[in-house]
Parts: sequence; structure tokens; C-alpha cells
Amino acid sequence: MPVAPPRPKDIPLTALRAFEAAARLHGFAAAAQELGVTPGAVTAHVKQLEVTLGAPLFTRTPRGVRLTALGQQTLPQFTQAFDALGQAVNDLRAAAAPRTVHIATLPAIAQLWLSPRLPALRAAAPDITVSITALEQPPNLKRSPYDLSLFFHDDPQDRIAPDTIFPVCAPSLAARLTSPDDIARFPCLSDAAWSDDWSLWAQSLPAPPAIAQGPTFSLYALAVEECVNGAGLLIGHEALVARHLADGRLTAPFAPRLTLQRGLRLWSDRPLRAGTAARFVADWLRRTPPDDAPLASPAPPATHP
Amino acid sequence: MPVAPPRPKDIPLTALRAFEAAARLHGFAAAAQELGVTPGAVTAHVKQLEVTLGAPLFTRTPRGVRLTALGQQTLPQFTQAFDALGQAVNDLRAAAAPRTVHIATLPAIAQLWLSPRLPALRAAAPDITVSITALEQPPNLKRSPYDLSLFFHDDPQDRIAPDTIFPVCAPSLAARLTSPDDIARFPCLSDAAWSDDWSLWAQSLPAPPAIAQGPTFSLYALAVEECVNGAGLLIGHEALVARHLADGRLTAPFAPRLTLQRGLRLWSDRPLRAGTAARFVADWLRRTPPDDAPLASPAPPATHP
DNA sequence: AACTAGGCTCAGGAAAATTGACCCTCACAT
DNA sequence: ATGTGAGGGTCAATTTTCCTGAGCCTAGTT
Repeated sequence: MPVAPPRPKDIPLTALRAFEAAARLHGFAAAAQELGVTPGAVTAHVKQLEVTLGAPLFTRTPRGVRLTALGQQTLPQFTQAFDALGQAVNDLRAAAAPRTVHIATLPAIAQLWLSPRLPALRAAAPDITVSITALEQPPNLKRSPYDLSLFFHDDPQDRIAPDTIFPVCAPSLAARLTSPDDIARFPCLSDAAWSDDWSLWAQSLPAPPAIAQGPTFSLYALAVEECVNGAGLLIGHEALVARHLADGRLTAPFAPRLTLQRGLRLWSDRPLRAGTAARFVADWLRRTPPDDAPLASPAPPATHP
Repeated sequence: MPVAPPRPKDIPLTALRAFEAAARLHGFAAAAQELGVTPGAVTAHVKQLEVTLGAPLFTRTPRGVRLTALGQQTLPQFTQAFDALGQAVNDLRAAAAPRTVHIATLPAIAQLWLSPRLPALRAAAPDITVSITALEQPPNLKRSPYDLSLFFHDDPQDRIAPDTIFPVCAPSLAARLTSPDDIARFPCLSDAAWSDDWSLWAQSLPAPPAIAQGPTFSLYALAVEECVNGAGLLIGHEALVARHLADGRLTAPFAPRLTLQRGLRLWSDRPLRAGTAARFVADWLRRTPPDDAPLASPAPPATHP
């Protein structure tokens, strides 16, 4: 009967990951968001680590946490190690499914910009499977299983289109508008995440009109739909409403347009090697015709498995 | 009400670790041992990884597993990443408790060689805490929380002492022995892990004597204790019985000794920087007087916290 | 004085991880 | 051919871990 060597159980990897994220992002709340858990979970992990270590890694203040010298000293090693691990996972995933491309994007972009382009993309590369995940925030590409990110972003690199905003509405409603001052007479739809669209645009005018507060939507695509139905005015983002403008479901009743600092950006954190599916998709999306140009064919009814 | 973005849950880190270990060690059983779990757990992890990946990582054969091309391709990245992570953990641990040294060693060595030296070591460096973990196998130092390993090992580097074996017994029993052929008349104790000690020694003689099979112990220290009690003969490992020989509790009735290929080795996988506690302890243990030299003082009854 | 951001705590419950017992297959040595 | 042992696979049950949700706390801010 061999004596069972009671191995001292080592530190759980999740605790290390929580520490690394919290340290890198300067806060438990931010770490929790990146890891997709609640702040309480991060608290618990870090505490566990500190207990088994016998030394504090953060000094807690009521306004957040600050790394101790001990934490600062080893953070870079952990960040590097987890980056390497994330890279390895991504490479493994890519090698396992070389013809699948994972795109992370905003729900609005997914529905209004990306989705309409998919049929043509499928036609151009039938062997490539595109998987789209809607996220509110751009993920950390070093750690997440996405090949491409497509978001509005301040960085002008990899920009596909500027973000130009202006009021839009159903044609029937447009007929009853003559000047920006008429805006006050109709509800102004807005998206919860882009709640200051209206004031941004209004402030860019020489004489800012009054804005009639209308319903707020949590999904921009929903707001667009309501706008098409004549529910009111909406601030259109050119890239997202171009198709509706082109086919006449929406119209832009006023000339002034405001181009924001940010723009639609399609990027990857690692180099896209030539010949890979991700590279092809990225190139294709960058070359894709603007929405106001006619498309080759309407969307086929095919659904992909 | 913001839409909850249903984040696709990513691959558990434990599955990746299981894959890496299994691939590096060429087998699930070996990986299970390194990770301190049962083979079934490794099987489950690897399978989970293969399922989420949609591609096999190993080809199963009745005699083990072999990595697929996919696995081979990414294994180095994972090994590197986990090595870096282990390194980071070790550094973190060292920084958190700079005056604690963790030693991994065989139970027998811990009890018969290391433990008797601890009082003097404590006296030489009262501020250093030595933590000893008994393991049957030398751990992977890159991954485990030990600063030093102390095992019998074939590698002549860092050797502290040769492993020389010869029969020992209680003095009362020795009085009844005159030649190796008398061995057959007394039980020969043996340790389960070193079951061929007797035959190794016997084969080294010009005329191998017969060996009377005696009780087998799972702990060498237990066998030594029984031997002291006169239960029979035991193959002594010089490093482990030197103290008993020196103080007369045991005696070596026959002259022939056999020095094995392996020896007692004290090593670390990472460089021991000067001034660290681990370095001090390693140096001290290497300089420590052999057991047959008198010690400065007998072991004080103090136990360390 | 209320509000907010950021953490902490704790109990309860969901999800992993792990075990343990058993089956299977082959290579190798009877 | 007949064991035997090594190496994996499977499955149900259990333990462990992980996470949440609600509420509390503190210190800046309005």
C-alpha cells in the first residue's frame, strides 16, 4: 500500500487570470467585464491568490485598487504568459478550422452593415464560413477567439468608412419637414448607447434646433426599423443607413452632416497572413462596394449550418 | 434594458493544460500523474478540447496516443506559454515569501537525511523557513512551486553524495552473522520502491548468496526502524543510514559495498541568484558535514511554526 | 445630503472537475 | 492460445469550484 503523497494543490489558473486582468486594467470591475464575470468573482479570485500567497497584491481604496510593489513586479510576466496562451489558442483554433472566420462587431453593425454583405461574400468564397458575434465592446483580440474586430473606433488605421451622422426619417414624414426647426414637432428616436447623437449633430449647426425627446432603443437596428415605420426622426450613421437611403425606405431631410472623429474600423491584432481565410474576408470587406451601389444579386434564402 | 451579449464561453484553461501535458509527455496517464489527477480527468479534458475545436488532437491507439499534425503544430506554443506562466507563479511566490524555501524530496530522504540537518540549518539561518514536501517522483520544477529538488538521480550534476548500498542490521543480529551466506537465515527487509536493492547488491558479489524474502515496506524509514528493532537485514543506502551507523543503532556486517550509477542530487531548474534564501539553503546543504561527523549539538525539541 | 463608483461579503445554486469502477484493445510473455 | 499489463475510454455520482445577486461600505462629487 503506497503512501498517497498529499500533493499541495497549486494555485488555480483562473485566479491568476483574474489577477492579471485586474492588474492590467487597473480595476476589478474592468477585469470582471473582460472576463465576462461579475466583480464579486474577481474579488474572490484575487483574495484567494493573496491568501495562498500570504501577501497582498492590491491596496484597496474606496475608489478602486492599486497594485502593490509585489504585484507590479510580476505583472508583466503574467501578461506575457497569458498573451502567449491566448495566441496559442487562437492559432490552434485557426489551424483546426482554417476556413472559418470569426468576426466580433457591434449588434448594429452586424445587422445593418455586415449582414447585407454576407450573401455576396458567400458567393465570392463559398468555402469560407463566417461566424459573427455581436459584442457591445471591442474584445481584447489577444485573448478572445475572434479573427477580426469591426467597430467604430478613434484609431484611423484600418478605417473602412468615416462615421457621418445626420437626421433621417421615413419619406412620408420628410414631406412635412422644411427646416431643422421643424424637428421639435416630431419625436426624435435615439439609441441608448449613442444617446448624444442628437445633441452632437444639433451643436454642429449654426442655430441648434430644439430636440423633442423620443423613445430610446437598446438596439440601433430597432430604432431604424421604427424610423422606417414613420415613428419619428433618427440620427442616421451613414454606414448603417446607407442601404435604407439607397432603396428609399429612409430619406435625409436636411443637408447638414457631421463627420465624427471615429470611423468604422476593421482590424486584427495579429498579422493576417496571405492566403488565410481571415485575410481574404478582411480584404473583401475593405473592397466591398458602398451600400448605395447596386449589388450583384439579392440575398439567397440559404442559411448556413 | 441593454441586450445581454451572450458571450461564447471560451475554452477552459484546465483543458488546455491537460492537452499540453498529455502532448508533452506522450500519454494521458503520464499527464494525469503530472497534474495530480486520474487519467479519466485528462481524457475528459482533451475530449472537451477536441469537441469545441471540432478536430482531433490525438490519434488513439491501444498502446497510447499520438499527436495529430494539428497538435504537433501548436504544442510548442502551449508549452512555452505554460512554462512562462509557471515561471511567473514561481517568481511571484518567491517575491511574496522571500525567506521561505520549498524543497521537494523523497519521503525517505526527507526523514533520514534532510530532517536531521534541519536544526543546524535553522541555527545557521534563523530567518529562513524551510518547507519540505515529500513526493515519490521529482516534480517538473518549471511548473511546481518548489525551489529545490532532492532526489536520487542519474545525472551526476549537482551531486551531493553517491548512492552506495550494503546490508545493515541491528548490532545484536550482526553478532550472529559471519559471512554473506548467513543472510539466508534471516529475513531481508525491503522497500517497495527499491525492491531490487537486494539482488543488485547480491549480484555484485563473486558468489551471490541466497536472499530470504522478508517483509516489504512502503516507507524506507519504516524499514530502517524495523531493522533497528532487529527484525532482519536491510539494504542500507549510505546517505540514509549513515547516522544510524554513526550512533551504533545499526551496523554493517559485511564489507562489500555497491555504488550505484545514481546519486543524491540537489538541484533547481532555474538559476539560484546569490543572496536568495534558496541559494543559501542549497549551498548550506552541499557544505553540510556527512552524517558520520559529529554534529554541533543534538536536535533541539523546538518545532517550527 | 444624496449620488456614484468601486469593492466587499455571504449564502445559495449552477457548472466544472474529478473520481471510481468497469470495459476494451493490443503487445508480449508464457 | 492464454494470461497479463499498459494505456485509454465510458459513465454515473460526488465533490469542488465558480459565479451570481442582493445588500453593505467608503470616499469623492454634485
